[in-house]
Amino acid sequence: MAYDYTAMEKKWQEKWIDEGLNLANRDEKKPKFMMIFAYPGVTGYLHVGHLRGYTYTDAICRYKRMTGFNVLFPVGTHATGNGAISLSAKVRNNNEEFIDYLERNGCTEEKLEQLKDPMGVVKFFNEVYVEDYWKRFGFLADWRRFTCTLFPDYGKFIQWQFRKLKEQGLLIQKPYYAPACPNCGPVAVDASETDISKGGNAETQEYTLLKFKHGSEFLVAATLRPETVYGQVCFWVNPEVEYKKISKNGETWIVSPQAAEKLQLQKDGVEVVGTIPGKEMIGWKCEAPMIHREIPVFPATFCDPTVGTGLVTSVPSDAPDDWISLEAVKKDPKMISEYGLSQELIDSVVPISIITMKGYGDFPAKDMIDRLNITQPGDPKLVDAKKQVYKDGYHMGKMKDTCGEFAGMRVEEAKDKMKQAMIDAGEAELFYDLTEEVVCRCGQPVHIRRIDDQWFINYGDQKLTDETSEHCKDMDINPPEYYENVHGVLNWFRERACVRQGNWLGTRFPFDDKWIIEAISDSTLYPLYYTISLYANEGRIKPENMTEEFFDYVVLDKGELASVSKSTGISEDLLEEIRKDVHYWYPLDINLGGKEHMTVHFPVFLMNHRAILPDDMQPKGIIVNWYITGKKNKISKSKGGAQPIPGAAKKFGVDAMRLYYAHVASMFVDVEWDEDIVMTYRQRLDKIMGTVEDLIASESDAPKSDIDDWLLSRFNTHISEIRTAMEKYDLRAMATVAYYEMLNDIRWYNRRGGKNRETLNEALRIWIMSMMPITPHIAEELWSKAGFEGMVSAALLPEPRQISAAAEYGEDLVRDVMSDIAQIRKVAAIEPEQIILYTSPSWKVDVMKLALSMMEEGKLDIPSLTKKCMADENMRKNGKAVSEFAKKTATEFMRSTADAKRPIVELDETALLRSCEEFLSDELGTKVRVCSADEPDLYDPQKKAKVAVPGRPAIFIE
RNA sequence: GCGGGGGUAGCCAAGCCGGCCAAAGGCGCGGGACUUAAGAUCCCGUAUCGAAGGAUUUCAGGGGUUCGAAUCCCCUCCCCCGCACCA
Repeated sequence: MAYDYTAMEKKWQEKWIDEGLNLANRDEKKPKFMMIFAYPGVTGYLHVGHLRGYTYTDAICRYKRMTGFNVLFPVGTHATGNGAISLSAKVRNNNEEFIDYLERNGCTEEKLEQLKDPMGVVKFFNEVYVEDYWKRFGFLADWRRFTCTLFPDYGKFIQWQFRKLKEQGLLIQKPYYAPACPNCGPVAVDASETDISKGGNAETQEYTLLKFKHGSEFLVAATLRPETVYGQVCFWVNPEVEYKKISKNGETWIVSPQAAEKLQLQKDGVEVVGTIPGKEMIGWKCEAPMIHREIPVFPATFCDPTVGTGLVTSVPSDAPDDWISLEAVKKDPKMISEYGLSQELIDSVVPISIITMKGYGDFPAKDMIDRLNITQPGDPKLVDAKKQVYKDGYHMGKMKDTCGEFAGMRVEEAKDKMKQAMIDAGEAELFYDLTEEVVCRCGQPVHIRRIDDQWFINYGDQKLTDETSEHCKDMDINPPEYYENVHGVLNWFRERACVRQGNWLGTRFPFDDKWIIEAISDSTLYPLYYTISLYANEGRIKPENMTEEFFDYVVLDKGELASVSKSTGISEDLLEEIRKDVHYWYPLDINLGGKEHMTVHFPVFLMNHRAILPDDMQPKGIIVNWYITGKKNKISKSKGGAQPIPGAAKKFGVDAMRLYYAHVASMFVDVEWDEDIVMTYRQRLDKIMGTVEDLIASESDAPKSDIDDWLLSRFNTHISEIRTAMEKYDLRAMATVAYYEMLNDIRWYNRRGGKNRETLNEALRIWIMSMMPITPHIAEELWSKAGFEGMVSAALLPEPRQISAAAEYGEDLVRDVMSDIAQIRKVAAIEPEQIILYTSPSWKVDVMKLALSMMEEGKLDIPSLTKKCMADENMRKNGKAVSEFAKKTATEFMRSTADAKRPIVELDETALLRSCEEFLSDELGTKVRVCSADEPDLYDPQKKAKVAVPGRPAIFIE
């Protein structure tokens, strides 16, 4: 049967909204629960993988609602940055690929006009996220509270937050090196190339400038590997470049013209004072820093004047370029004579081995050259060679004995130490440069410029780190691994630049208008703002009312109501209402986010809370969810994974997708998106729909019997399993119960002839409720079909009751007997005429009863049990058999619990199995008779009856 | 290298705070029922051996702790992720 899930979804979503089920209003009489998912950045359309975490949030919130909590589930979006600017630029420029992408996802022609404006982009995607994703998936979020980081009221909140950080002394200013255009100031260098026309992939690199003394001047080389100075054997100068002499702090430096310009942006008082042709320097000897040895200057054309300083110190042991160039020089007599060098001098230059690393010999550079089969300077493979040697050296290398006091250190450590030592000695300085050419939109080259007054949030603050770390111990953080590691992450966090200039959307920095607060920093304390956004969205407060006093009062209880009311222009009543809301909903119970947040968002979320809010407002839980990935880490377009979310919702049904997310794996593993798997979940729901509908439609009724006790007991057991699972937010375990075990139980009930209306009604009520958190639409549909009152989304899950271990045990016994019989038939290959089941002789039950009571008193052991049995006159008649059985029983019982064993002795097996004779005969297609081993004149040709024990009837097949 | 996470039956994936684990559940596969409309539904089976419900060998590999280990400890191998402006 094909169900029209789309229609069903729409119908119920509208009803929920009509009934206001999603609205969260303060209700002091009810416990509250507040949960968010980390809001998404407005970067375009989302794909099916993103819905995973969002779905968890809705399911958990629905469950909490069903267990009596007043739930606040707010949503928002993050639009800070230049994403929207760049998207709108693409539309304005008629970027074909991008517009195609928009249209594929359902964007209409008219909307394109709106998208030409950055804020239009934000507005557009805000709508897409809310309407096409979250509402479409049936989320019961309080839409009234929706906020976006670019809303003016949100900005007020962020400005307040920064004022509080400053009060705490957590905002610090220090120099920072950032890409900037001489005309336009700081620019954003990123792949979207909003500010720039070239070089979006460039990154900023820190070079160490090494000063090589030559007379009263310094040749200045730039290196990425200051730890290799002990391997310096010569120095490279490009003979074709006209170098500049610059004066700096009274010294004279020689660098390339390009470097001279860049240095002026980063160093004070740099002036060009002259020039010197590169070839003039060939043959010089200069004194290398750190090692204080004189090394010769050789010619090399690979010295690019645009990279670093255009001068290079040569460490052939670990730099492939150096190795190959040195080889080349040695074999080039023409060059030697041209520059007036001597073969002797050149031959005296030999590489020095300085770093030992696994997989390499004394000279890693040479090994790599050989491995990649590089034979001469200029080979493009040298780029890879360099990268690989650097990377391996950095991570795996250790300094050799040739490295003075740094011998034995890991490269990672030595690098910083050696760099610092040279800086302290005045032999080195730092310098920043971009990895590739970057050109501003205005056409000017972009270089790294020192910004003296950059603001940082000092996450390195020890007190804050310690306090946050301490608080994390009291939090419910999932998965447990993250609970453990979060301390390490907090510790590792240092200062973070929190504002930037240039073409960005975001909130102005309250202490200096030229700055805009950057993207991570304006998204740390924001869950709190959802408790206030309601009032701003409804127009009851305006951004201009939202002053520092306002937030101080409603959040921190600071200030006098009357004076705050006066200064903010908000009525006292309203201020009180907001203040109470804030304190009712906060702290946040759970912040759920994808694993990418573990090292970025969660730590700053925690630290900002700790820094600004009092103890009783600290967050209580974090859940990290892993990803839905595509094959080869990309959701494949051809398989439809990248199809628009609304399309997937239509194809599979929202509930099937929700169930897929919830059940396909635990939250803490990556899952590969696979449509076929989603389809199996859809089929599972079809099956459940059909089963429930059949039950509802069925006219038949029957009096209650044992099987009814069983079903009700099972379902109540399931309620408690669900509660236990959800304590740990284990949606997967919960789903296994609700969508698999409960269906199986219903089937078994049917199979066993159960038909009682009342039982079925109660079972259905529990079952449908159990499905509500994950598949709310079909649950709602079935709830209404079953004629239950109200909506299941508003129903309360009952506490478990009527659990009957005996009833559950009894059915297990029936199933065990059936499977035993099947097995015997298979192995023995018998075509049976009849099957006789002999239940245990009663004396064995008596032994077990004795054992049980002894166990309950905590006095069970083999000799005591045997003794006690022998005290019974009837039992003594069976002498040996009794003592053997007592031994077995005692051993077995001692390994278990009284509760587990009690049903075995309490169940009247003979009566139960007799009542199943007909059922078993039908199921097995053979006449089944049940006898008690105690019966006189027992028909027992193979003497099977005597092996029967409680819980294990003997089986005779003939 | 440092830090983190893993390796479970054909596949995915539970379990992993020691026994009730030959190991949930799903998928796939085999057989049967229905019956021939179905990406349908329902039963049974799916490590190996077994003419009686059992036995044996399994949870990357090796060793150990224990009456008892997929679960705890040690070693080895392999896979994945992050590494602080970082090559």
